[in-house]
Amino acid sequence: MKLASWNVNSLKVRLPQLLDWLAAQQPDIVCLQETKLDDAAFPRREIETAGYHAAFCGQKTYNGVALLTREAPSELAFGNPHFTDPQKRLLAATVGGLRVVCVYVPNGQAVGSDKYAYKLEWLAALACWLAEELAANPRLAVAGDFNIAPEDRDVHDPIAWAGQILCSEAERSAFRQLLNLGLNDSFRLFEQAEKSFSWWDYRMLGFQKNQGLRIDHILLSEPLARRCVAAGISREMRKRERPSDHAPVTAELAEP
DNA sequence: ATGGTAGCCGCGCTA
Repeated sequence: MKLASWNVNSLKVRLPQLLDWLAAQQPDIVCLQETKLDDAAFPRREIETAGYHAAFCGQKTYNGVALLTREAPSELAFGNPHFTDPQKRLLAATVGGLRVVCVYVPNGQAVGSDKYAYKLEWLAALACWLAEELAANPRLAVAGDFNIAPEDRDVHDPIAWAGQILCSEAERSAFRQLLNLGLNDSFRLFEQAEKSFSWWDYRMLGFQKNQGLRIDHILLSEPLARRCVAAGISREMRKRERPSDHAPVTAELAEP
């Protein structure tokens, strides 16, 4: 079973690339972030024609998440019951014996800003809810754009980024709190190339210079981590014309 | 050099 997550930065713009990539990679479950579409504008027909069920929770211009699945999803949940949030950032469903949570963690803008405080509150509430989800669903996957580079090795220039947004100690601590619930960073279950990133700024030739961060993650509960046989980043998607600023991340699970 | 680019129904904001 192949799991994937991709911040598409506008599903409208990236739909042709998404369909292309679905056909080539045949993932079973795909979490999307930053769809930037309200639900009425979601390209359901195109996704279904490609062979996927679609669950989505969107808004115009900002945010928006979606879950594409080969099998029909059940027990859909929109948002966090412990955190009232007008921003569409969270979507969960049960599919193929897995509980899958798609997250788009707030960016936080700058350390100390109001948006940063919101990010930390959002993450605390996420941990609270995931603890319950994990207790009810031992086979849990949490995938998405976490907007956190967990360690210095996930940052192209750790000195320049020290203490900055996406890398601050409070954010990293919040990420470790998620791991401490009993979740594993699937990417780190395997030997990986140095300087592996999932996001590169559009500006200043960030991708060409590999000035990136690894902020997109697939977290797996213990029973799923034991089944995980591969994890990676589809860097080639960032080389395309008119790319998202994020590359898709993937994790493959062996059948139980 | 506090810049730069991309996407949004925009007349700045968010990332």
